[in-house]
Amino acid sequence: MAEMSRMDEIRDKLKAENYKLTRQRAVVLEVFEEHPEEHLSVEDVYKLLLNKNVDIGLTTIYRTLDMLEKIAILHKIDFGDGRTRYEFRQLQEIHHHHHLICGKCGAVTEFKDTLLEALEKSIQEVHNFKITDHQVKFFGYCRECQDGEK
Amino acid sequence: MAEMSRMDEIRDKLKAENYKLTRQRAVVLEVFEEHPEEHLSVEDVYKLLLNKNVDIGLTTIYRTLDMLEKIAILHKIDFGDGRTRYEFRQLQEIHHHHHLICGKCGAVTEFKDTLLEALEKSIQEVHNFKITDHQVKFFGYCRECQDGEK
DNA sequence: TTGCCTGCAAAACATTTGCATGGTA
DNA sequence: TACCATGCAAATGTTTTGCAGGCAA
Repeated sequence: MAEMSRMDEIRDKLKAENYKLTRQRAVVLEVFEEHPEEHLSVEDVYKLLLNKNVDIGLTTIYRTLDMLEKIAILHKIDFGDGRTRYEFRQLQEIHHHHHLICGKCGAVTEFKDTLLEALEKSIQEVHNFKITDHQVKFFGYCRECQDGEK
Repeated sequence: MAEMSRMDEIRDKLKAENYKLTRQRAVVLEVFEEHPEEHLSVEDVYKLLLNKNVDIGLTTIYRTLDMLEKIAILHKIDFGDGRTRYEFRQLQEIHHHHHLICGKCGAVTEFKDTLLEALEKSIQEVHNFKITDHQVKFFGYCRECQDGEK
């Protein structure tokens, strides 16, 4: 059977949810494809598009990211820096990818983990709470910043 | 030896950090003492004080909570609802207390856990990242909301 | 063609800052 | 008394909303 590219999947998902694939939506998605390891804010996306000489309204980006999050294409993250950030939602590994945030240089490192699964299972049982998503962030000092650490 | 009340500890901590215990700071702390299980926003504190006929400026609350967080009396939390929230920082169990956030009714349940310690240890070793704090949030549906869940 | 999309301008919020006044230690 | 703390007003920065015109299907 033929492989489906992520873009094809997204196209289908939009159609399934009755959203049009407009020029603006396409270029926003393109930006995320071109910056796979980053956590982009609305402003980031806006500037990256300006750099590509793409004309788009800030408001449209707000609305687009919001919509893409609703239909589970993007994932919303908040590092406590006053703006909302987004990243592609990996279809398989939604639950295995967390962030290490350095309090000095601000670097964000990702790490994968499976330990949390046991914790989730226990929460569902003990608290009878049906988990659909989670957010795990560790704050501290990265390797490079540990010498001059406060 | 004599037991020390939390308020005494706080008084000492303020003194140690060269902060004055003003009327405003006292009443803000009082509000947190009177609402031990809650996660109060600046606005929450403001309204609770109004209810008690205490006159205080919003700005002062912003500054007070900020200061109390800096000296580790309060803990800052963010449930993604657009405002920063605070809770008392339990001296002993900083690292064993997380939140379950219901996506339907918004209820926030707390739970304790020790599993994360193993994860932290492994992160420190594998990534050479020195953890000072972490934030763990689980989103989903609470017991009561699981029937009408979307 | 039609109804969703877009983008501007303005509004809405949460939070921060400047500055003169007030109060604690 | 000496500073730190307060509170008002204004500024800031992000996000939302109203509305007229545009565009994908």
